[in-house]
Amino acid sequence: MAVELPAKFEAAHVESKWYSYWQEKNYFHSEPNDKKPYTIVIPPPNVTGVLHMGHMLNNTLQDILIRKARMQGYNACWVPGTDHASIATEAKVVAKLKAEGIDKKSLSREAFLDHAWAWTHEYGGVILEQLKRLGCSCDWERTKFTLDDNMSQSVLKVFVDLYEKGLIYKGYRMVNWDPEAQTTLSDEEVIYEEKPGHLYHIEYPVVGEDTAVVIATTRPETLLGDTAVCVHPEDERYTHLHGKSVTVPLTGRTVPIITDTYVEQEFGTGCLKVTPAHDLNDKELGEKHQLEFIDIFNPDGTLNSAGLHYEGQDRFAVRKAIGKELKEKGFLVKKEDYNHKVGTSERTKAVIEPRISEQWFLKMEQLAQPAIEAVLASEDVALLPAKFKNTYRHWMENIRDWNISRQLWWGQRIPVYYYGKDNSAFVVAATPEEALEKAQEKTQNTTLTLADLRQEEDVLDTWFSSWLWPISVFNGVLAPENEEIQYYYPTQDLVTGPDILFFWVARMIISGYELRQAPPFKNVYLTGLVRDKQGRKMSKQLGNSPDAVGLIDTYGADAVRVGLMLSTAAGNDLLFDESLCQQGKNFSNKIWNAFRLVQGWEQNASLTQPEASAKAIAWYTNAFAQAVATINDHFSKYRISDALMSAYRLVWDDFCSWLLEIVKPAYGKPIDTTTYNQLIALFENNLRLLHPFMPFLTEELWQSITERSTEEALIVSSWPEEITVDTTILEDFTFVQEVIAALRNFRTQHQLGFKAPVELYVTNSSSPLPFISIISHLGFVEKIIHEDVASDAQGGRIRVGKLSLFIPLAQRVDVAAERKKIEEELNYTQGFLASVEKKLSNERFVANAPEKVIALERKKAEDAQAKIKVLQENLAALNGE
RNA sequence: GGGCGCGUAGCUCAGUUGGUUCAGAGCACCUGGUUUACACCCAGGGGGUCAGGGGUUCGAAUCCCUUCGCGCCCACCA
Repeated sequence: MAVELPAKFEAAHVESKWYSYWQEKNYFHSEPNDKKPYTIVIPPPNVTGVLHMGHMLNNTLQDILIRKARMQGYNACWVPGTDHASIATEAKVVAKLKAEGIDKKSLSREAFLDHAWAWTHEYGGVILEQLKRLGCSCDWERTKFTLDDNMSQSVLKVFVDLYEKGLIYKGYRMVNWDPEAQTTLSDEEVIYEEKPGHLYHIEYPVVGEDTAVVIATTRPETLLGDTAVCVHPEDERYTHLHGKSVTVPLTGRTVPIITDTYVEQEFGTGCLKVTPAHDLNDKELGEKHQLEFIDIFNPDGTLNSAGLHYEGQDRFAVRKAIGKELKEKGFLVKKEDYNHKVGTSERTKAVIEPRISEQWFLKMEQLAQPAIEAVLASEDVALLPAKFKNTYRHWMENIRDWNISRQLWWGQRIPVYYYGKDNSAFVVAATPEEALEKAQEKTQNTTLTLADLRQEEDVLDTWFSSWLWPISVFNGVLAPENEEIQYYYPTQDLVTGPDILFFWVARMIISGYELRQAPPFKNVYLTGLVRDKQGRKMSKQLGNSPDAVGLIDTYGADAVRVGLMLSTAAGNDLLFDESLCQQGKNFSNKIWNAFRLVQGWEQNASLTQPEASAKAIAWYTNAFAQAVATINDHFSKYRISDALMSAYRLVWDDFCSWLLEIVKPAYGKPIDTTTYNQLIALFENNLRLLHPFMPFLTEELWQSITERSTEEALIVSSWPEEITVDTTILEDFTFVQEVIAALRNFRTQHQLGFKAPVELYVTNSSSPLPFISIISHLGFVEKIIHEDVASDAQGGRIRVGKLSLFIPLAQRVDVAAERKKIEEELNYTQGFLASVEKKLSNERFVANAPEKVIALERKKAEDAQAKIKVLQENLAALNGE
């Protein structure tokens, strides 16, 4: 064998080699069969996005889960895909066109969509290629895009079905209107900034009286849209005005004085102007009190005909002018400086104008019930960590109807078809042809043609396609009985960020119960955010986000995966530092070199196996079994970081530092074949355990050990079985480790040299030590003698547990220093014993504590007494008694 | 303003229902070591009033109250 391996692990070459191999051999692909399925659907990244740290984190987690499941014999299926991300993508396309001098408004819908598709084809899927670099074992034959025909048809069908169930309606809603881009923005795209402004106090004359009420506002121009004035019902200052009316200054309009507890008596004057068309709270008041809605703005932010003589002027110019006019006409009581938060557009920076607009909604309250039940009561869906259940409950119990329409072009166009003069008559159908049929039926007019139908201009919210993702990727909407959906659904685990718990996760649970009467997944692993070393969110603006692919280039995919996994508990933010990747790389190198060491040994079949080697292998077999149990337990709790750390310590400490050091033959000498083969088998087990975390390195080494057939590749080998652990052997070995450590310390102290042979006297026990051969071999102990030594013998004493050991030395030890050390230890142990005895003599302790605990305390006392005895003997010997 | 969570070694975090010698791990740090797999390494070592205070208990990092500091989500006040 002895193929010369490079001294360092060459990640780049190995990664591309094995990734292609895995793909060629089709290991990632899944078809329904008679094995149990284990399914994950990827949270689809934006189709034009590029890989960032957050993606690397959650996709590494998914790959670890899916690879482990595959090795455990499940039919593992990880469905990849991308999301059309209507707002983000459309914004990018608009920006690109603008850079080319093309205004979106000058394009037809079809022409714009051509540009958008061209953009998507150019940049789309880059991120999927980047996931391959990370080692993600997705079933690429199943790659989906939320705008694929099939996916879109699923979306339209669901829309039609929900409409027919009476769950979708057209309503009015206050939207964030960007007057510059002339589009609505989602709440996430609005940035609130504290800005200086003014608080205007304005008099509204009371009709039929010689008095006036004073209201306070930061936006005086909106008084043109006022349709009421509101006071608190219990505000005694205004009781006499209940039921009366006021005149809105400048407009001459008479509006009622209404009462509502919404008004804060302490704020401003305690009297509120109500502009239902331009303020969210006022809108709710307006609906509650059935007020008139007067929209005073044009889409570009200028005033419309409701703006009287200000028609056509910009809102901010009007604000100034109206302030002046109010002052001149005596309505302005005062104007004070006032800082308030103003919403601005993330993209255009324009000040957002709240505006009433016609939108499509999905009724949520009833739909949400099974999803609340699933997470909070039955736990059919587990959130990890569980603390998110509270957040989930809070949101779900206060759920609002979902605004599913967007004033965009990039997305599924809403399948509503209007006919007739205005938009009051419409039908809902998945295709124009079906719409026509429905319209003809509805109107009893068979002369209607496709040309008489006008499809709704708006598209659906992107989440309205993502919420079907776990179902639609298996075509479960269009063909609910198909084999795939029945086999793969519900999926197992979902790995995503808590920021989209409501947008996406909750809605998938809702759609799962609505469409399939079953949850879409059993567990939701919520990752944290990836932050930089200083705890700041990684962002483009700060430039503190490392280049994800660059990291893979520098450290290797396995190292980056390990780095990310080393300190990431579910739900905890990850403070990322490149040194974590360095640690991952060091670990890769350690494993690599351990293998180089073993495979470099020459074998000799005629040699008998040294006892130390046989014992050490027996010990490691048990240590490994225990680690497997621990790691499985961590996995069952989704403590991936802990699982990796257990494997890390097993391989680095137990395998490399202990086992290999024990079995290592003298330099240049061969190793017996028995030990060699056993070692290789153990090493293979290590590789199995590490594979989900470090797929490339482990496959490379696995295949270097011997030639493997297609079925024998590590990726499809088996996860180690749990076997019963012999705890005695583990305890005995721990004792050995303590003896060796004590010996090493002794050598350092007395400058004996690391390997100088010594004799070891066990002075207070005649029972044989466990693992003598290992102590001798690794401790360079020539012989172990069970007998006491003369008090004036030259040498030093050490203590391990209850044992007192003596090592002869050529020269006398430093008696004073030795005595001091022993006395200190004696002092501490006596104090400790006293505290334990105090506890044991406490009647209430003995009466109340469980037997197990009392027994342990007794053992503590015994051990301490034994130790004190040893110390006293050592001290006596030192004093020459 | 409403809700949730956090504070343990220099850093990042474990610490299951209160009970082993329970105060831990990894990294970082310090000391010593390299012709012998790996300096991307080996052998040792130091380091914490478990945020502060009070309480319950035989016993508290763990349960309760309180103060301080931090984070997140929701609603944002004319």
